[in-house]
Amino acid sequence: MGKYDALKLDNQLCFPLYAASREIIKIYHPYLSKLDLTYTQYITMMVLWEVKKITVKDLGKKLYLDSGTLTPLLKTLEKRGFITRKRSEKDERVLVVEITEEGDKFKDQAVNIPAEVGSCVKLSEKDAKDLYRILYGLLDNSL
Amino acid sequence: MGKYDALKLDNQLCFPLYAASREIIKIYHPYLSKLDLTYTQYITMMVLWEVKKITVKDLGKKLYLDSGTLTPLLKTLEKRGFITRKRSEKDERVLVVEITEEGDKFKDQAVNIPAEVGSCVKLSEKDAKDLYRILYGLLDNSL
DNA sequence: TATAATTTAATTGTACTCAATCAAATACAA
DNA sequence: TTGTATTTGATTGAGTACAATTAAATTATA
Repeated sequence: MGKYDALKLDNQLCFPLYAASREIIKIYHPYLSKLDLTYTQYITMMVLWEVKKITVKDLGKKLYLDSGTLTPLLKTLEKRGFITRKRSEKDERVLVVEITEEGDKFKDQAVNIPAEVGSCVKLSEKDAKDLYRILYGLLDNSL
Repeated sequence: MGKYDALKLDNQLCFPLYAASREIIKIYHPYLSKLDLTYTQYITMMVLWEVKKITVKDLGKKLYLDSGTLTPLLKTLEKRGFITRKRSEKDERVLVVEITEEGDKFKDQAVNIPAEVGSCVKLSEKDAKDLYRILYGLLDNSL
């Protein structure tokens, strides 16, 4: 065990996480670009398809993203007519994002993406489950 | 099982990968900013500390990054005196990156980072091993 | 109540990330 | 050899990411 072995790329756990994350997002690209969505926009829509209405703060908590990323992204989705952005009447600091009828209907365009991408990613049932459990374990430990 | 269940964030495998990757990189931030390195610069240096000399193409293969990311990053490291960039004499298309004496010595500043970050990431020995194996399984399957 | 502290988004600046394109060098084929 | 295809890195443009700062609104405190 050399003094610098811990600095070898092969001994890192974060690096394959970082690389695999980006590589899988690349698999999404052809499917998402047909819908003119980026991956970040896609997961944002995914939250909104489910909850319909959410504050920027709570959206950021769900996606692990801050307003520096979300503000311009949400403005793009707003221009496209998929969402509305309105200040809360109860608390003017809070911005509430809500999906529009059009944004909700757009879900039908995306419904097959998980299956199409899933079929590209070779992973056994067990490994997929373990991976899911380990990653959420990390995230829940308030990484 | 609803028609749109596959589109729920909680049913995605890519999302926790993407989120955990970024969250762990955030743990590196305070340690790396002391050295005035970004995470991407850090893993680049890691490769060079090990191999000393490599082409941009091979570096990109190791890091799963392309020249659009690497070119400006390598120019930054060059300005800092950590590396040199020279065209190969045998093939002028090829750019060879080599670590300098100064860049190599800088390794001593970074040697404790893996241990410091590692102690922040709560993960059992077994989960760490499984995670490593699964992620490299994905990457090797030429994701 | 006045003021201090906190919360929330937005903004700013730096640095990726990558698809797409380009240009130069090299390899290959007719 | 000459034209064609491939390889390689650089460039460009759009879109994140995120730390740090700002500003407005609200809450807590003296």
